Amino acid sequence: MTSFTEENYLKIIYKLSTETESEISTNAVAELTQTKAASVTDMLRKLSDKQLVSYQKYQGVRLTSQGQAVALKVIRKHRLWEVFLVEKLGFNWDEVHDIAEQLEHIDSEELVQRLDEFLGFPQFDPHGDPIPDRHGKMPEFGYKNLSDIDPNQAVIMMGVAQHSVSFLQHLAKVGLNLGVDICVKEINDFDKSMTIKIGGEIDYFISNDVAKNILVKVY
Amino acid sequence: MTSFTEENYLKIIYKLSTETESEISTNAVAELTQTKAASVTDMLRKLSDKQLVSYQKYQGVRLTSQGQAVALKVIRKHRLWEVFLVEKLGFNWDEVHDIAEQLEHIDSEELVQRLDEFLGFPQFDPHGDPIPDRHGKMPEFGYKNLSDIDPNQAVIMMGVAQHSVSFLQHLAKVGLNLGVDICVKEINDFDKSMTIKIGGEIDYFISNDVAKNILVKVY
DNA sequence: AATAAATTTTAGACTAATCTAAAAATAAGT
DNA sequence: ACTTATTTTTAGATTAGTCTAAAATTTATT
Repeated sequence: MTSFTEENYLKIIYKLSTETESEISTNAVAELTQTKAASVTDMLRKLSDKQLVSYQKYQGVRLTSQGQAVALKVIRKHRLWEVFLVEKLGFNWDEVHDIAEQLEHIDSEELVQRLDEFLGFPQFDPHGDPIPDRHGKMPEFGYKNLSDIDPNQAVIMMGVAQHSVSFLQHLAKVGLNLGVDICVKEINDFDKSMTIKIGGEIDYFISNDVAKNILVKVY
Repeated sequence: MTSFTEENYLKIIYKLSTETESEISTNAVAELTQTKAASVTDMLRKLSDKQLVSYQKYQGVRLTSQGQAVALKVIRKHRLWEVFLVEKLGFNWDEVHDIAEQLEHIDSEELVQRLDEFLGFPQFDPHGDPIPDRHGKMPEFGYKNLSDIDPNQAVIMMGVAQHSVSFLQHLAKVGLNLGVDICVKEINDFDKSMTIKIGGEIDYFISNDVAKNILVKVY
């Protein structure tokens, strides 16, 4: 059995793994778990004993396939519950993270299966993140970062790569919601900031920091 | 803040309080929490410090109004989630207890409110137990135990007073489901066992132990 | 009312998850 | 390559919840 806490560590190590090829550092984990490096070291040894991570002192950590399977189950639950909260209970997509953070640890295979079915087997959560199926397989999708789109290319916004409340609220204020049409007008060479047209309406100026975190589909 | 564990103790003390007027004993709590008496003593002191129970050494325990409020919130969540699992996800009523036992500790007032609304503000859970409203008030209902019904009286089954899987499965086997018509044919004087007709069909013999745990409405 | 039985509490110990402070190892900067 | 800085690990302590075994209290029985 994996505890609530162990699941959180695995989830976070998984998240960090998707952002880098190399080993995950103790400090990186400590930052995301909101704990101290010393606590992380202890937990890594424990997870290593349970064969959920491979870990060598001072050399960082990686998920084993077993550990990844656990992480993906937690992520699956998190994202399915987010769909439920938004689609069925009418929450906004920037309100659901903390609640899903709790619900993701509810332990019942049967529940997850039925919830998935009840929601119509969604492929993506309200933030556009892919939902692994019950075998841990992510749906295929060819989304790009808005920052990689060429000028005069028209795209549809399909997701975000960052989930902080402040970022999501910023998007809402500007009118950048899932599904909107975006057309890149101009890219500034020196800082990669861009001017975009949203839904054929007005021109907006957005920084590269923002553009990097917006996922779009070319059509 | 009340922890997962504290909430379980409060819920159990509440349950015991509804079954007796007097103080609740340490042993009674230990049995239901699946812990030892020594552990209960520790927890009672802790809950007492937090003003959630009134407790005097060796004299048993009672909920304070604060403690009762917490217990009722947990029970409200438990029963709402049970409705969700049965009505929306299609679980049987004898499968939902363990899952609801986990879901009842999810912490979000907003979530409970929206769930309640999504379910159409149900007054009773799938076992016929009343669901407290957001202020902790139980819906009024005048159900009686089947064991208190006179011969030749026709009633409708509205709930059960016991939730063990074996009991619920026994009921299912006999055909005693929520909503069925029951008519008491005969009561045996010496052991209070009774013969009943279910849905106008066949005569069944049931013990007083079973009859005591079936809630019915006279019409 | 005195003693036996049952219940409850205390004392001391254990596990999981965390912390701080100090030591060890690795990485970086001249 | 040597010293400094950063990162990571160890050592020892803390908190919540639990346990066992022994002591204290209450309840029951003769």
